[in-house]
Amino acid sequence: MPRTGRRPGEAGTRAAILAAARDAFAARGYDGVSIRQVASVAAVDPALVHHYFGSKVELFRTAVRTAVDPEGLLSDLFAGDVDTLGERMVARFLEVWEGGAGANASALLRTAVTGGPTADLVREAVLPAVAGELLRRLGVDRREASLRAALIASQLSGLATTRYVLALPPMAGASAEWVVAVVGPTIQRYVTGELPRPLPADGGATTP
Amino acid sequence: MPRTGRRPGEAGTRAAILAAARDAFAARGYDGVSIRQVASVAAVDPALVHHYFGSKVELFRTAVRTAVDPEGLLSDLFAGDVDTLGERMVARFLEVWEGGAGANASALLRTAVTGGPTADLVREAVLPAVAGELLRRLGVDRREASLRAALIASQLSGLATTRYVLALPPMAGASAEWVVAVVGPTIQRYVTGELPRPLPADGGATTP
DNA sequence: GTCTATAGGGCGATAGAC
DNA sequence: GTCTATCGCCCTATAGAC
Repeated sequence: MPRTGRRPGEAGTRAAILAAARDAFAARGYDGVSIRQVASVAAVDPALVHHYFGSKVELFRTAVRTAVDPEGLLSDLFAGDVDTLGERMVARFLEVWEGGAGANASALLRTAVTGGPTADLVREAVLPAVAGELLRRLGVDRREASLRAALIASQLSGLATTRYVLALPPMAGASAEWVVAVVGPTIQRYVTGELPRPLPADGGATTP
Repeated sequence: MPRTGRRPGEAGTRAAILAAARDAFAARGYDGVSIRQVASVAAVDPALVHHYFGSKVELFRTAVRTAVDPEGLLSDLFAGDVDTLGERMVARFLEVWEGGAGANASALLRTAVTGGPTADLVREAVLPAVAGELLRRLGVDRREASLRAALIASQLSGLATTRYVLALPPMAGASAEWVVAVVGPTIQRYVTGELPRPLPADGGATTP
């Protein structure tokens, strides 16, 4: 006998809001999305969004924080052979973007680029994580590790931008295998290849 | 004898609006900027912005369209030796971003990534231009040319994102020479290196 | 050429009834 | 737990006075 009264508890609604928010942020970035839009997609009253999440930034953070676990991904990757790290890294990167976490990652990139509330999240969380692993595995000093991490970030962020965000036909249409085969060596070079000397000074000042 | 009346003609104001708009769009992207803000920075009435430029998108287009001449830059670059194209391309890319056009380019990238009114401008204008030159100079077919152009775009867009937009310390702090030396070979590989076979099927129209 | 005034709308957030 | 009502703000764009 089906109950006919009010929708029971917060079971469905909170999750529905979160899912709608994740998709919306992924598609249009932080600024391009309003709480009212999210509520409308989730078929929910706008006030409920505030009720569950307090504010728009908090909703964004909660929506993005799901399902991306950089720590686990990285330690997994770095456990393997360093000489094949380039291809494995690209392969894993594509898996993440094409799997369930792609929407979150997309939202993060869009928002970071426009200087929204996650610009530093990349600068201060994901990049040092990569640099830290490089530091441990390669036995290089801190400066070199963070340079290599930044180079890796430059190619991978550009890959994500062209393949997923802008969806340029040739990059978006290529198979994962092909992308791994062509971009993998680039990453490998940034991981273990020779770097031009002298290395730039650490942090601080901008371009001479 | 100095005139004392009203500010004469549109001489200063229009240019002031344009400069303010360019800086603002570069710093915060299309959505992050309001006409009122631009007018305020330019010390001008908001209505004047509409008077001169009609609408916000038109202001954006006009502000960005200044000073970037892809055609000239490219034919210049491709006139040289193909085997040194990688490094020369990166060097030129950095010059453009660090010169007067950097603000425009930054605005374009920020806005393209958020799906604003220039997402296709990249897809349909700058990429085909590069692909076209590659086509002419390398004697490869249309599909291969557009693939190589997309690979180049992936590394260069990522470079711009990390160095100028996010300003990750290691990338932002490195000298132009160092960046050219380390990223140049990557681009060179995308220009003349072997590509994994079979090439992906043609994703769509990317050549002139 | 310049500015005031305003139309017309969307926004984030809150208070409080059911 | 859900929704109505609303406050107060900022926005683009236009009409029209000076």
